[in-house]
Order: sequence, then C-alpha cells, then structure tokens
Amino acid sequence: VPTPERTTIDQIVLAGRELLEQGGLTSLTMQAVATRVGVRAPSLYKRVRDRDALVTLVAEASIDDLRERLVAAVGDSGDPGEALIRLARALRVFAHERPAAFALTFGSGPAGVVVKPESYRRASAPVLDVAARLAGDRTALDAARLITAWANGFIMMELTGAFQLGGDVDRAFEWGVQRLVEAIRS
Amino acid sequence: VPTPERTTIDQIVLAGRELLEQGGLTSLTMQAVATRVGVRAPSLYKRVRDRDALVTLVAEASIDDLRERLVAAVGDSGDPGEALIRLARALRVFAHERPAAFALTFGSGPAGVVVKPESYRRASAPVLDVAARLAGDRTALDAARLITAWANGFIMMELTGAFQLGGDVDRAFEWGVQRLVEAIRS
DNA sequence: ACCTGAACACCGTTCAAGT
DNA sequence: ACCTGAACACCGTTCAAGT
Repeated sequence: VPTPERTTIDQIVLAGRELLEQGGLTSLTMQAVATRVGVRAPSLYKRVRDRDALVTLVAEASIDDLRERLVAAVGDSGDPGEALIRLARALRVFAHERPAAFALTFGSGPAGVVVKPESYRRASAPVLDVAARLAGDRTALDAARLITAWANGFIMMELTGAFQLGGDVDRAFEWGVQRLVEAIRS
Repeated sequence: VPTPERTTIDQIVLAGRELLEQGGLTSLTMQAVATRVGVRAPSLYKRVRDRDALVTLVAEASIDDLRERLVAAVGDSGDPGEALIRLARALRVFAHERPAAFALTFGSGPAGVVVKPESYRRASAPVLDVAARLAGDRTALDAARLITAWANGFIMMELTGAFQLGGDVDRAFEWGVQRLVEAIRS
C-alpha cells in the first residue's frame, strides 16, 4: 500500500542549512533535521545516503548562494579592477553573514564531505570572467586563483582568530585587494 | 592512598596527534586516546577538561611544529624575497605532510576549539621578520598578512579540491609567490 | 512506497566506589 | 591521588514490521 511522502529532499536540505547556521556543523544531526521536517530520523535515509551526503548537499547549496551573490556583485561591471574588488568584498560579506557555511565549503569539513567539482566551477566563473578582462585570457586562471586564494585565506584567518598582531582588519583587507589588483594589472 | 600516575598529558597529546594524522579529526576520540595511552576514557578527565580542550592542545602542538619548520626555512637568510618564498614552500610541505593538522589549525574546526593567540603569534614571527626586511617596518604587518593569507588560502583550496579548472597547481603556486614578492617589494 | 520503533554500536561525560 | 565500571544522554545507521 503506497504512502504519501511526508517530506522532500529540499525541505531536508533547508533544515540542514538552518541548523548549520544556528549551531554550527555539530548541531546538524540527523535527529535534529528529522524533527525539523516532521519525521523520524530513519526516514531521512529514504532521501539521502547518510549524514555526509546530506552535509555535502548543504555545502553545495551554500556555494550556489555564494555564486548568486558574486554574479550580482559584478553587475554590469565597468572597470574590471573595481569589479574584482567588489567580488572580494561580496565573498567577505557572505562569510561574515554565514561563517559556518563558509567554513564548511572552504575550510575542509569531515573527510566524507566532497563537494561536486561543478559546484566550485560554477561559483568561480564570475571571478574568472573578471580576471580575464583584467589580465587577458592567457593569465586569467592564475590571476583568478591568486585573488581567490588570498581572499579565502584572509577571511578564514579572520574567522579563526589567526590575526593576532592587532591593526585594523578592514583596512588590511582593502589594502590587500588593492595591492593584488595592481599586481595583476601589470 | 595515593596512586602512581599511569599516563601524562604529553602522552595524551601525542596520542591525539597520531590519531589525527591517521584518521582525521573524527577518529580522535577520547576512547581511542585512552586505549593508546593504556588507560580508560574517564581517566583522561584528570588531565584535560574535555575533548575540545584536548583537540586545542593538539592544534597548538601542530602550530609549534610548523613554527620550527618556518624558522629552519628562513635559515641564515640572505635575500628576503628568497626567504619569503622558502617560507611559503615550507608551509605547503607541512600541509601536504599533515593535512589534518593543517586543516585543524587554519580551517576552523569545532566551535569549542580556540587556539591560544600566543601560538599564532609565535608561529607568525619568522614571517613578520622577513616581511619587515622586504617591505620595511611600516608595512611589514600588511605584507606578512598578504602572503600568509594567500598561502593558507591556496593550500586550503588545494586540499579541499576547490581548484577545478585544471592547470599545473605546483606552477600556479610558484607563480603566485613570485607575483606577491614583487608586489610587496615595490 | 513510505514511515516507524526497536535495536546496535558507538560517542562524551559524570560519579560513586575502589585501591 | 589516581583509576575504574556503571550509568546517562546522546549520536548514526539498519531493519523488520506496520500502513
């Protein structure tokens, strides 16, 4: 006798994202997700292989959110140097608003959580576009990686508390982007 | 009636480090540490407040290892640009040899794991020295953060698998350091 | 076809009882 | 003073039994 579905994969992922944001990765448990979608924990295994798979879906959804923000940040653009700076700032705003999601997607989470390559590729497309306009097609990839690596590293250290020598962190961020854009331009 | 100590905090931290390296953070459990030092799990709580405290000690020990490597990498130095490149490479070698330790100390682990500020400060001292010789005292801090953030971000993305556009990753790393050293020099 | 309770093997942590 | 077994409240996951 068939039974109507009492929840959906989308609801489950959404619940996971909310839990991640509210209490970090540790509070994203199968049981918490289950109660949130109005079902018992074992039922989740009809839609998801295991917890790692669910966490991976949550990470991928976060990356996609970030991608939208990056696209919006570029806008209709103008100067590619300015656009690159706006991209870096958008990434930082995202990380400050959703630190757990940022840490999950860029700082390695549990070993079993492996994000689809395509997710990363799609999110990095806007950066790559702007980098190409700034540095030319030939060095676009290197340039995109240079600024992305720096921004991710800066933000991660900021969130982790690894910046311990004082100084204005906001200013340091702006100083860094400027410097990188100049370096890429030449 | 007093009883002889059957283990020490050093043994415990060492066991934690070994477990971290072999199976990642998830396999660093109180029970696994306990069996490794020849004791039952509850006994660990005589030397350590809880698991987070132990993980923090493990992280700090790893940072201290890294610090030694950085000091060795600078050597008696010579050209500060060259020294900075050697520092970046040493960080990357460390990360490749002990990815779990790197992820734990620079990608944020569990929320309760907060590394002592002094640990970060001590490890960044060699970088700061070289940066000062390269860029002058006034911009040394900014310069040190620029290269540290980039290197950490690059390596983290490398370990996470966030580099999805192909290309030679080793070459990209070398290209990036060169570019940064030039940018800092001017 | 989906959902559930019960069960299993694991966690971290506390605490009274041993020596 | 240290160590332990037993206990508690949690996990993730499986599976037979329900509808």
